[in-house]
Amino acid sequence: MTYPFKKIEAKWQKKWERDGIFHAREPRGQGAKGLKGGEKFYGLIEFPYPSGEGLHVGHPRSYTAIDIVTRKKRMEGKNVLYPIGWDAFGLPTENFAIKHKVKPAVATKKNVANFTRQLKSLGFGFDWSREIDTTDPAYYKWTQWMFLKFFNSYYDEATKRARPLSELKIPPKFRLQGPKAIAAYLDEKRMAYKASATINWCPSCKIGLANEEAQGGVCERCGGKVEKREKAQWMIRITAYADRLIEDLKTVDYLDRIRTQQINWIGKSEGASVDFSFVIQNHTFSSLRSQYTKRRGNLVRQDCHVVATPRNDEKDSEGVITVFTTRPDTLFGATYLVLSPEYPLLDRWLQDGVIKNARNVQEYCEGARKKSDIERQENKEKTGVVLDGISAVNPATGENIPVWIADYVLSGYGTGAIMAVPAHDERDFEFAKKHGLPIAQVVSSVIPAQAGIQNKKEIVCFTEEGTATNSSFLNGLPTNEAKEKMIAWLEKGKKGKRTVNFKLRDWVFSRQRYWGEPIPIIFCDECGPVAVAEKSLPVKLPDVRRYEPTDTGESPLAKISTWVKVKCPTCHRQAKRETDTMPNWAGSSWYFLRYCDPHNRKEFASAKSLKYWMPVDLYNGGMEHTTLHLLYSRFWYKFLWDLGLIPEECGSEPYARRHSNALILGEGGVKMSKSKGNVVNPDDVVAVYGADVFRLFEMFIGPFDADAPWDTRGIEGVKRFLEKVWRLYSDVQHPTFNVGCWTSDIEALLHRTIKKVGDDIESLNFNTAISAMMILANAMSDVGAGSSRPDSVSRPNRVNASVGEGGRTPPLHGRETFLKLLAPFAPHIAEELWQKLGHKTSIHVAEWPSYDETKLVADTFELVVQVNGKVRDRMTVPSDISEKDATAAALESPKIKAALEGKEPKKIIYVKGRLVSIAI
RNA sequence: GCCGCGGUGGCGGAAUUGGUAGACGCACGGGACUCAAAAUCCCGCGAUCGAAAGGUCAUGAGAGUUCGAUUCUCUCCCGCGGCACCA
Repeated sequence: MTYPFKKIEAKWQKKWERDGIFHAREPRGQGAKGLKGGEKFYGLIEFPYPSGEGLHVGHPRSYTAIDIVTRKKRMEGKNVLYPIGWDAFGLPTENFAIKHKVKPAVATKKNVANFTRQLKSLGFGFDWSREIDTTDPAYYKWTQWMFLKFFNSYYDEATKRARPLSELKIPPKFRLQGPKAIAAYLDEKRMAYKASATINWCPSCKIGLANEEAQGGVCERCGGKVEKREKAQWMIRITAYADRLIEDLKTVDYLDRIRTQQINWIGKSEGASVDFSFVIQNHTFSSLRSQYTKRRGNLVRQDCHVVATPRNDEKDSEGVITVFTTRPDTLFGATYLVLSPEYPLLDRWLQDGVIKNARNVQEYCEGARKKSDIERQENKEKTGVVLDGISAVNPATGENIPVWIADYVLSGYGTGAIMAVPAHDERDFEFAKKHGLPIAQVVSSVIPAQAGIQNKKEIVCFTEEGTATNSSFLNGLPTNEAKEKMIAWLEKGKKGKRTVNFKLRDWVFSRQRYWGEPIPIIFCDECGPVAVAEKSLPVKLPDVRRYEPTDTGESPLAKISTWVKVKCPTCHRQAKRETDTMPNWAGSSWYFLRYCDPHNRKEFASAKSLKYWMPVDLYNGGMEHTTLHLLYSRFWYKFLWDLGLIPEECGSEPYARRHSNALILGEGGVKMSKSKGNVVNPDDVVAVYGADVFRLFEMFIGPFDADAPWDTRGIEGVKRFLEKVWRLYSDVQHPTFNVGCWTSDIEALLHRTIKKVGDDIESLNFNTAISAMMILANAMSDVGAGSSRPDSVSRPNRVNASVGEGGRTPPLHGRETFLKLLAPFAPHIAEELWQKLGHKTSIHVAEWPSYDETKLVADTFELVVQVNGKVRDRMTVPSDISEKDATAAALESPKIKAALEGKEPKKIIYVKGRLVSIAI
């Protein structure tokens, strides 16, 4: 018998929508029918990008999960907000529009309609009255408004908060220099600023990509190779928040691996910057080499005499090369420096002709510049070239050391220069071996007296195969202490200072594309970049004939001269609009705020609604967003919060709890993709099995945070489960609905299932929750069936067919309770059966069942008896058996007696409710 | 290379966090019902020895702690994901 899901599902979806049972109540909470406390619960899923391909079976995994959680919260009396919207700006739609010759706005509308139909067919309890769309001018007006906040703010290092630019004190020297100098000073400080940046350039998309978007050296969108290119870009100063983005992770409940990923992405490293004085002199690299002799094919110093007094004040000193190192304690082993090919001083040296092998150096730099960052990083060969004519002085040993350039040193991180310690760094070691550079292991060091550390023996210099271990370098001190001593010494002698570096870079915020929010800036020859007046927002996207970016890489908007030409808001002279647009991460960085108050025309959201709804109680999405989107939106939120645009009491983090789900793979465990032809369309599944089966299967398929392969046969299992439930409830005469037929065993099972399902929903273990419901359903259908299912209730006893003791029959309505447990998972069938039982209101606003602690335990349990750790007997005993009785019973068992072989037990261990373990 | 996660039947996966390994489901085998099929119901289903009772071996490999280890510790192997000449 197949239950008529087609009829049922459409019917209830319509009814729920008409009754608005999934609408979140306004903050006041008055008149909220059926609400117990009015306590809120904000469940959030990553709003989808409405692509032309429609919904993928991966989408509903997240949506169903949070749907289940929010439905339970609603039944518990919470005022639930579970909103939905569209993250619709961006390249896929633009590329689709170009290909199919439709306007992006039209394509988006169509895609949204399709997604809406699909999502509604799955019966999610979204509050559709709060639907938002990032491409709606009423929405992106506020995205632009926020951009202007970035533009008009600076980061106040003293208070560690962003503040309005109007509060920035301008140093007198700039004021004296006049308005231009003041403007320049302000531009330096802005949170959104324009800078010429080495960007990742995708030649096929004709678009600049953030580093984060160009992972693997290929364009995230088109898969093409990424090149390097200089371009003036809008940047947002996310780096100002690096520390707080790490620190505040302590205040939120994120999965450990998400937290770790965030921290690693930001990449804080503490160390020191060290100044190496460099010397322009006649000795060449070969003359430096002559200090060393060859041993075992490596160049080593044989007699290592340490000079305690650094020589950077000597007369041949020409200047300073600053390096950053996380291991200042290895400074004694620094035997050469390596500069990036972009190192600023290089050009000057080449011009001055002080480099003797200038031609080699120039060639090398040109080669390196042609390569993209990615290619340079992929290059496993440690290429490099020496700067003949330049040498540097190791400030700790006073030695002259050679200076090299190599493209494995990146200009964008640290100072663009490193000190190489080949004995203690594997990359440096490889490089040194390849180029015949000296390797000095720091075993114990002579520390300059100023460091306040007693002198020990000289550095022992030698080299063996491989690098040295990370032992301590300074007089046997632990690494951290050694680092501290070294930093203290460096700072005292003004040779360097404590420095913190981050991997995180500022956010490249411009795109030279059409389908994004226009950046609301006007360029005036007189006034420079000027913000569009707030009252003129939104700056709407104009209609364009062609969406292809221009060959020059400018946005298609640049071609619309009527749109580009505007009056300067400040001086009213002729000026030009910014034609770049924002990345599609802009709109998704704050959408969860808009959900709180989506129809507000005066503010992006009222303080009152934000105070009520924020922070998000549970946010779930894909693993692929655990670095980028999560980081950007946390940053964006903190910025608004700093400015007081989000009430203080909301807290400094937008998401109280973040969870990420894994992928649904194709059959056989490979990733679903169009090219492999193994993509499963939810529509097809719903047509054959219905939404409830689909939802249940997506949750039963495996642990929520583990990849799971789609399995068309596996889906039959959950289908059978629902059909069994349907059959059971169709038979009102079934003994399970006769209170007298319930034993205390099945009653205990009912209570255990209530607990299990509730707990599992909270911890997002949906697969085991469903398994528990299956067990209960099996037991219920077995009631009165005589013999069946020995294992379904409590091991080892089957549901005892005998009637429970008089008066102890369940006061709880098992049939109602089961449906309530099922309701969040399979809402349609649960509602249908609920109403068949005679209920007039929806099961989804019925009260979530509670369990009785005292009934969680069955009357008896199976006592396991082990001898030397091996199970030798099992016996059914009363639940409240005493240790003494249990042990006695165990020792009396013939099987145990046999296993003991007449020996005396050395030790008897009793685990309450479980086992007796006898050691002989 | 670094970081993170994982490795349990033919398959997806359970295991109360140190206490009966394999719940639940799929697949498979046998049976009942049926003229037959489907559906449903019942029984079986890690390997191995055994007619059976029962025994032995089993959670990637190897050691260790323990009365007892899938769970804790160490070493190693393999897979997946993320990041990367980040100094």
